[in-house]
Amino acid sequence: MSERPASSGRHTQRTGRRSGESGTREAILDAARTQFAERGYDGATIRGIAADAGVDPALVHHFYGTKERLFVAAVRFPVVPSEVLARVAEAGPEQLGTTFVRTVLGLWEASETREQSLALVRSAVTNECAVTMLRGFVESAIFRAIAGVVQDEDARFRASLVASQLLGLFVARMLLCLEPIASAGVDDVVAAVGPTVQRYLTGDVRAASAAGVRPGTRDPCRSAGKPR
Amino acid sequence: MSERPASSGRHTQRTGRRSGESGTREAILDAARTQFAERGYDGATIRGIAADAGVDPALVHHFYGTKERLFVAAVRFPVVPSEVLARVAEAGPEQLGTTFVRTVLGLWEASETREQSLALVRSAVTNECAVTMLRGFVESAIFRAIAGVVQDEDARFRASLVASQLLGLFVARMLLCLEPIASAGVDDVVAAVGPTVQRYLTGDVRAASAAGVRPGTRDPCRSAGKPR
DNA sequence: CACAGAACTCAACGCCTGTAGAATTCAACG
DNA sequence: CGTTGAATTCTACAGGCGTTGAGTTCTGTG
Repeated sequence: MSERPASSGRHTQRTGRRSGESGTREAILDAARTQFAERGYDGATIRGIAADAGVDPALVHHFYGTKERLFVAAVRFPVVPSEVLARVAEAGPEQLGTTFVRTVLGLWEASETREQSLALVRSAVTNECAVTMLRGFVESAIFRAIAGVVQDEDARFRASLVASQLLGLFVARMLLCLEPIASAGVDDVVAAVGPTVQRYLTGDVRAASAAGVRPGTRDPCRSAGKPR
Repeated sequence: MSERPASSGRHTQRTGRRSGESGTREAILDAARTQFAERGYDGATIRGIAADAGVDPALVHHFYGTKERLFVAAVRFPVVPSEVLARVAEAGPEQLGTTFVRTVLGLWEASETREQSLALVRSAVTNECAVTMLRGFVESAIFRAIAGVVQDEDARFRASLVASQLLGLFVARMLLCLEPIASAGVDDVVAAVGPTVQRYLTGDVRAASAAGVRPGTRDPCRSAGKPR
């Protein structure tokens, strides 16, 4: 019955398998990374990703199953912690902070890790599953990176302080484009923020009155609502 | 023709105006604030907001026109800058940082300002219009708050550094619930972060090699995609 | 009391979403 | 050459979205 719709001429990608290796799988993954980075999990659509990859939406579903699985496949783990750890470790104890900041800024310049980070942060703000991923990543990456150089009893607290400053830097620079820090050169940012991280890692960060950790004085923040 | 559907018994809110003052306008605004705070602009739905307010979706539209206008009405301006300014100004020059942090943490505990801040941040991450609102707010609020005490040529740079640390604190504590900083008491956070803000405001934040501002060494971050 | 307007709901439109099943084309192996 | 299976598209479903217009009930003013 193969009655071709002979009228509609231009490059009608007809149904069926293509010849040769198409690399479609990776094209979809790339498009997904970009879309998730630009719009976040909820904002990105399978149809949009498929269009970017020059492919039918159903193919995305065929390869990756659900949107959630596609997301996980696209962002994976933005950083190899051991790599960061190595660079930080070879710095002198006085250069810990500046080295840390410089390394992280470098990761945000490289396109793949930048897109993965953007996707993770943009999604985590409204998507509970992405929150878990980002939290797990920040905890393990930063905590592991500093574990070699700080064995305080306050190590976890220090790690979360570092995380808060770096997260804020990311949001201000990459998401909000808050001037002038968004356009500042790497050296300027390192000079300004490095000492902060240095102090969080090795300085005095405890209230004078309190020595130990006292958890649970705040009600934990509520979840971001039910999944939609 | 008024043939009532007499069968369906339970509390059928019948059509038409209610008696007395219903306070529906404010109920909608409250529900909107909560929904925007929990799910962000795109995640919140007019239908959901209407349901929370016990009202028909069309009424929301009747009062506020479009979703965008409802958002603007719901978040308005989370903080009166002069109020912050006053509290910061009456602190000694040595307590600038800790006072600042303590004041901001207080704002995040109060339910109304917390919800407005959450709504703004959750929305700004994927919505271009909310980005503009948040950026404008951060710039004007923080810059104005420190304008009285810092007249550096670096004042704007200092302001954006403070903003980055406070934004990061907000994200870590309120959005990601990153432990242990998410559950830490106010005093602990103030002791840890206060000195950072103090240094950003009054300390040395410039690279040794560079004196003036050198803008534009980075490509500005791209927009979050076209509005959908 | 009549009448304009505000508050309020119902039902529906058009659009977009994630997902599913069936059909078609190609590659690889026997 | 025939068969099996992967790659790819088409078509469609069911549901949610923002928004609209018409209809109903109440309030306030003259």
